[in-house]
Order: sequence, then structure tokens, then C-alpha cells
Amino acid sequence: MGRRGRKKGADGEKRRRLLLQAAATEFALHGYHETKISMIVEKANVTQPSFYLYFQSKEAIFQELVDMFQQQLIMFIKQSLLEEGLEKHTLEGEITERITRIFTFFQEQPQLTRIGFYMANESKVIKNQIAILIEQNLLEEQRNGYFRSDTDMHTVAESLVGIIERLTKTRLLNGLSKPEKLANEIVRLLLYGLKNET
Amino acid sequence: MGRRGRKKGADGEKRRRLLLQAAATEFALHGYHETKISMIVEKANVTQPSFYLYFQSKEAIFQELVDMFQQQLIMFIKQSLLEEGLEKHTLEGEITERITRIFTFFQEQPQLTRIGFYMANESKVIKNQIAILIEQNLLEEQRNGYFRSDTDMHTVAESLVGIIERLTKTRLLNGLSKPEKLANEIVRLLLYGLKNET
Amino acid sequence: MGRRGRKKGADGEKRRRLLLQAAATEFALHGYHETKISMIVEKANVTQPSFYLYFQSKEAIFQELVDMFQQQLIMFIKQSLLEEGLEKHTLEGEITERITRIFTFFQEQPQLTRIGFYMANESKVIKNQIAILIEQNLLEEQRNGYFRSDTDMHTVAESLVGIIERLTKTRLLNGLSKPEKLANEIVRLLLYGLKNET
Amino acid sequence: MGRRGRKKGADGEKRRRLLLQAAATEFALHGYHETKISMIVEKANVTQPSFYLYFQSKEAIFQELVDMFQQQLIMFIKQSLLEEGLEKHTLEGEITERITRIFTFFQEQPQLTRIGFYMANESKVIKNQIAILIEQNLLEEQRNGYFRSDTDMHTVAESLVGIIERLTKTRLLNGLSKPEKLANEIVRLLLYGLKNET
DNA sequence: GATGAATGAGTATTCATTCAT
DNA sequence: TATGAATGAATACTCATTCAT
Repeated sequence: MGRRGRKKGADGEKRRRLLLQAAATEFALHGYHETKISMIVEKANVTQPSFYLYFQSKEAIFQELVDMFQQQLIMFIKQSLLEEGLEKHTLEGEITERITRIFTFFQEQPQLTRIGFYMANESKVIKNQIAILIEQNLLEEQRNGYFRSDTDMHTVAESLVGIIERLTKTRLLNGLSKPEKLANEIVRLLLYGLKNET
Repeated sequence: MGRRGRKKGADGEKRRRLLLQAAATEFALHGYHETKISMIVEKANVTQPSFYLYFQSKEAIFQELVDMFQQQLIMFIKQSLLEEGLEKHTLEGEITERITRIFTFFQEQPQLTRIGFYMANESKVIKNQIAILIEQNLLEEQRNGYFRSDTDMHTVAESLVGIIERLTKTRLLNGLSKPEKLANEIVRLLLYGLKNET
Repeated sequence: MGRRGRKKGADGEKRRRLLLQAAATEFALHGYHETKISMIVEKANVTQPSFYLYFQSKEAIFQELVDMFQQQLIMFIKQSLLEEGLEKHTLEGEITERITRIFTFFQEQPQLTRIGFYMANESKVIKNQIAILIEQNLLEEQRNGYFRSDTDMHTVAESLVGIIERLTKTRLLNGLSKPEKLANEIVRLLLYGLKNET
Repeated sequence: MGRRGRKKGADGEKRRRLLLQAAATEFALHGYHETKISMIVEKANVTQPSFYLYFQSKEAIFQELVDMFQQQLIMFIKQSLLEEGLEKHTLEGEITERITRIFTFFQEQPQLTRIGFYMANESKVIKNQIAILIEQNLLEEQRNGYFRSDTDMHTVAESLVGIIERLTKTRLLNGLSKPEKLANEIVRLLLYGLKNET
């Protein structure tokens, strides 16, 4: 069951994970530049050369965290696409469910989210990918007649990403709101608008 | 015209502005850490020690740019509050106008916006202030019966900030959309929602 | 009289030369790897960052010394070619003169010689160039009938370079012999051989 | 066959030789400093700590290779002294034979030669020893009247070493010339010189 | 007021070498 | 005997900041 190249037993893997965890914490807290290798290794109780036993450079470990975020997020979304649609019978419920899941993922991975969704250069790409995914979904519903045909779904998708981005930061990651509640509020707003119907 | 501090004459002021402009360009382009003092002074055609004649530190000049953004934005918003409400007779028009103005300001100050709205630590505070302002407006309209009473205006305000934040980055600052168009789309979305009324 | 790019006054140039001199001494003494930047700056009475004010890297200053050696050597040889041939009437005398000059140059630049002729990667190229130059000279004399026609001048040229290389190290640079004497011995050996004519 | 130190068995010896061979290859190719222990052990398919089971340090293994070169060379020369002189009847033939043998040894041990003759600090000593040996031979022939009495045999010996040194590098080790040919050319040059007798 | 020159204090990275098992 | 893992000790290089003139 050779894990990764020629070396590293269970002990090494453990230490590797320890470093990744420490790095995640520090990066999430202080950002890339303000986080020094010395801070990471201190938190992981490891010497500085040991760090380079497991990671090529500071940039490399940061990138690895970003990749973890990205891959886990993609996996998470793929799974969501497979599971859902079965039980939820209303459109509103389905959309709410999808957004809830994204929030849930962010909630469960607060550090990776801070790093991959807010700090990395790739975060731009990641958000764009999400926006595209959302847009495709919206377009399908629009074709199915659920949404107004005069609305530019690209802008809507971008807006939704913006909303998620902001609420994640101001309400979710600090524990002020729960995924379900946030998703519900957003969906109601986007579906029905603010305007009083009277 | 006796204006003239202890030290710098008109020439000095010119140089100071030159440095601020150069710093704005560089910071907006490369971010805080990747921007070196040497890059700023080179762009401003000024020697390194001269820099410290006008600014205490790298952080100080960055902060000054952030402050400029914040103050100009506040001034801009205050003016908007005074001017508007006169001509626009519909609620939708008024809201659209307000958002348009924010976008317009961002469009006119792309570098300061990048710095003060996206890179600075204060951007968090700035966005919060905008969110509060928006929320207060929304709450008033809600009290006036224009908006549903069952909607949490805090979340709406935050959402709007998120939307503005994202669309500014992905559509406005790169010239893909104009303030009016963006504002219109947003307002329609938020007022009436996506749902097909049939 | 702007010397070199935009900056550096006389003071800077002085320090630059100081560093070059110190580096030459240290490199000649300890070789590239065993010479640390700290040794160079200490010898030059300069701080480490100052070093980087004048040279991009350790490799760069070493290369500069190598280039100096190479260029001075080329200039020296060119000059020799122009001057000589006028007074010296015998072939032997002319050849001796040329070799003497090379030794003289090495003697006057012992450190650069150690660096550029023995330590640098380019030394291979430099020696080859000298060998080619010598070979061309020998071939001409051969065509003129001064030298045996059955001798491979390429090998002779290479041999002469080998002789110069070794005698420079074992006799010249440590002051055991003088250029003239060495050149005389070599030329006599190469022209007439060892064999007793009886 | 009770040979067997305290620790290493036959397997150990094999490994030791493997390491020596790998080290020879790497040192010959990249030099001392650019060769890392990690490169040696990788080439020998051995772990890093194993290396230290057989050699005290990087310097030690390098030194061992240098010693091997030196001892083998001495042995080789001693053998040559015993064997020759019997069959070769002419002086020229005898000298040619001796030089041929040295070249042959270098050709058969290219890596050790590169290390011991060109890279090691001892190479200076080794070359000096060879020079002394040669000088003694030459002096004897001189006393026997074969060589001019007005020639400084010390310089001749040094010159011969220089020639061998250079031709080995530029013609022998890269396969451009064969020992016999090189030796012949050298001896003819040194015995009879370049000068056309007419 | 202006500048050429200088530097203190970091900071990532490397590598030979050695534990602990 | 063998090895996965660890590390002490350096080392080149950077950059914001400040003298001295």
C-alpha cells in the first residue's frame, strides 16, 4: 500500500498531517505572508528542516491546502448533484438544499475555506467555477419555465456567489448563522424578491 | 495663499501626490506585500529617502490610500443622500440610483477601490458600514410598507453588499458592465425575485 | 561621466572595487565554495547587504572576476601581437617573447589567474582559445619552413598550454621562477629537444 | 576464508563497493561540492544511514577514492619500472613506453583519474611525486650522456607533467587519442624539438 | 530639501549527519 | 544490519528604513 513515492511510513504521514493542520491554522489566521515557516513548525512541534522533509517550500504547502479545498469542494458538489433531486419535490427546496450544502461544507472546513476561498490566487478561479455551475442550473430551470425569461442568469449566478461569499464570511464562519437558515433566507430573497405584493 | 507647512513647498506637494499615485497603481496591481518601496519610488521618479520625507512607512502610505478611499466614499454617499430623492419618484428608481452611484464611484476610482475595498484590513469595516447604511434604508422602506415585513433586512443588506462586491470585481472594474446596467439588474432581482409569476 | 547605470558616485565605485579585491583574494585562496559572502564582506569591511548593493549574487561577483581575467588577457595578447615582431629578428626570440608576456601577465595578476585560469568553468574555454591561437602561430611558422612538417601542431599547441599551465602554478605564482627564464627554458626545449646531438 | 571484520559480511563489502563506485561516478561528473550524499546513495540504491555504516563522512569517501587512485598509480608505476628496460632497447622506446603506461592507467581509470588527478587537493602532491620520479629518470639519462647537459631537468620534468595533465584531459579521457599515439608525439617533441634541422 | 550609500533584522532553504527502532 | 525520520548549523539573499553629506 505504498502511499506516496518511495518513503514515509505511518509516522511520517502523521507528521505530515500535523504540519498541514498547523499550516492551515496559521495561514487562515494570519494570511500567507505573515505566516512564517517558523510559526508553522512551532505549532506542529517539529523542527524547521523537518518541514522540508514533507514539503518543498512554503508556497508548496499553501498550494496543497488550496488544492485540498478545491478537490474536497468539487467532490462535495458532485456528491450533492447525485444525491439530491430525489427527495426534494419543490424547486425552492432543491435550490435551498444545494446552497445549504455549500454552506455546510464551508462550515465544516472553516480554515480551508478561509485559505482556498478568500486568500488564494485560485479563489478567483474557484468562484468562477461555482458561478458557472450555478448559472447552468439556473438556465435549465429558466428553460423549464420556472424563472422569468427576461432575467440575465449570468448576473444572477454571480450575485449568488457574491452573497454566499459575503454571508460565509460575516455570518457563517463566525458562527452567527447556520447553513439552513442562511440558505433559506437567500433563496426566498432571490426567488420572490423584497417587494410587497399588495 | 499662505498655505505651506513647515517643510514642503508646492514642489513637495506635487511629489507627495506623485508618490501616492504611484503607490496606488502598484498596490492595486501587485498587492501590499509584493509591492516594494523600490517599485513605488521608481515609478514616481523619486529617490528612496525622499519617500520617507513624505511618508513614515510603507504601511503609512498604504493606510493613507485606504483612508482616501474611505473618506471619498463617505463623502460621495453623503452627497448622494442629499441630492437624490428629489427627482426620482419611484422607490425602485431611487434604490437603483443609489446603487448606481456606488458603482460609479468604484468605477471612477478603480485603484483606490481595489486597495480599500478588497485588500485593506479596514475593508471589512468599510463594507460593514455600507451594509449598516443600506440596512437602515431598507428598514425604513420596510416600515413604510414597501417591503415584506417577514424579511430579515440585515441579511438582505449583507447580500446586497456581497453582490456589489462581486459584480464590482467581475464586471465593473474590468469594464465588462456599466454601473447603470448592473444596478438595474440587481434591483430588479432583489425587488421582484426570479420566480415566474404565472 | 555616468559610469554605470543610474547610480553610484565615486564612493560607491571605491567600495565596489574593494569588494572585488576582497573577493579575488578570498576566492583565489579558498576556492568558490569555501569562500563565504561573510568572508568577503569582512575582508572589505562592509556589511552583507552592502555586498548586494554592488553585486547580484556570489556567483555574479565570481563571474565578474573571471570576465576581468579573460578580457585583460585578451587585451594583453592583442597588444603583444601588435608590438612584437618588430624588433625581434629571430624566430626563437619572438616565440620566447610571446610566452614571456603570457607569464608576465599571470605574474602581475596572480589572483585573477588563479580564479580565471584554474578555478572557473570557463578556464577550459580560455585555455582552448589560447591553444588555438598558439596553434595558428605554429602552423604559420611550419608553413614557412621553420618547423618540421611531420609534427602535429595541434598536439604541440596543447602541450605548450599544458606546460604553461603547470609551470605557472608550480614555479611562477609562488615566485620560484621569472617569466623570462621560464619562457627561455620552454622554448629551447620545444625547439631543439632534449637529445644530445652527438 | 575467515576474513570478516566485526560487522560487515560479504553483503556489506558488496554494498561498500557499490557506494564507492557510485561516489566515483558522481564525483567525477559533478565535482565534490555539487555531489550530494543523497545523489550517491540513490545511485547505489542504499539508504542514507547505510552510507555512514561504511564511511565516516562525505570527505572520507572522497579521500578513499583519492587514495585508491594514488595507490593504484604507484603500484602501476612500480610494476612498470620492474618490467621495462628488459625488452626496449632504445632510449626513445623506453621513455615512450613509460609515458604510454601512465596514459593507459589514466584511460583505464577515468573516474579515479578525474578525482585524484584533477579535483583532489592531493593531486598537487601526486603530480609532484610523478614529476620527481620523472626528473630522477631524466637526470640519470643525462648523466649517461643521452641528454644535453645544459638543460634543467627539473623544468623538463615539470613540463612533461604539464603536457600529460593537459593531453589527458583534452585528448585521452574523452577518447580523442590513444595512449600510444599521445606518448609517441610527446616523446618525439621533447627529444628532437620542433626546429627543422636544415 | 535631496540623495548616494549603508544596514539591522529577518527568512526560506540546504545538507551532512545521527537517532530510535 | 538496516532504515524512516529527524535535526544542527549554516548560508545566501531581501527589504524597509536611516545615515551622512
